[in-house]
Amino acid sequence: MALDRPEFRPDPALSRDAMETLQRDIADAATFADDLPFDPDTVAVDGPVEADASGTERLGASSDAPVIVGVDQAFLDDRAVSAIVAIQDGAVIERAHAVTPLEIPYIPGLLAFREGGPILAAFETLSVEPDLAVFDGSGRIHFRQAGIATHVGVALDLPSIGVAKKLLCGEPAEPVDDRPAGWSTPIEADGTVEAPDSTVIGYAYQSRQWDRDQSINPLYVSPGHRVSAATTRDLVDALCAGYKLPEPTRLADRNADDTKAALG
DNA sequence: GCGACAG
DNA sequence: ATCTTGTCGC
Repeated sequence: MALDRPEFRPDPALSRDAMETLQRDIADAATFADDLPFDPDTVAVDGPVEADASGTERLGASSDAPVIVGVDQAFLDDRAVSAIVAIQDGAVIERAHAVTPLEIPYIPGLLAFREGGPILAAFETLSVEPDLAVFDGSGRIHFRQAGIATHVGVALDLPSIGVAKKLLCGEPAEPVDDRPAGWSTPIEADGTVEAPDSTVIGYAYQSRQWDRDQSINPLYVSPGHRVSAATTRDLVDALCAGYKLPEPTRLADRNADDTKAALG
């Protein structure tokens, strides 16, 4: 897949100031409103997309339904294993991965400079054209409104959303503990975010919950590029098939783990 | 100075 | 993210 805007590539050699400046440029170039090539209301994943269940996997896009890709990574020593899994109509249509040397350590707020390059390398090996990418991490929920989902989404001019398991910054409008499945509340910009206070930068979304006793933490979802916060939440809701994480993410997660295991 | 901090 | 056994519950 083509890299449409190389000037936005997350170069790990940049100084910290240059990284932060680039993130502000990325946020300016990002669209936090719906501009999708498909109707989000038609997206639905009935049940878990099986690994390699006979008959469910076919190669290549074969309908007008949106192609949605999940992106995730695993790590092995100083190498990143970036994995992408594409689904369409509830079936896997392509898997891709790239093994790349890691240049810099993880720094909160600068994740895209560690993992963005490896992810772009994996995208370059993908033959199908995605309509939406689901990232493991934040999008607009970020100090400079340019989390990894936004950064890669803008660099590829691809609609994207971020799904994080922990909140990086911002403030939930209501307490998030012990909420029922389907519940959500806005994540608003606070003093740690470069946006007007109370700007809705994402949602805490309870994708799954136990009936009693133990409790599951919500997901923190946010727009990456070309999608609004509310639609991001609705898309994640539609993509979760009975598990805490959306199906594209679970598939990419397994692809990354399998690839890592095969490397030894 | 102190605390907080995606993967 | 990663290192890892047992264990609780449907």
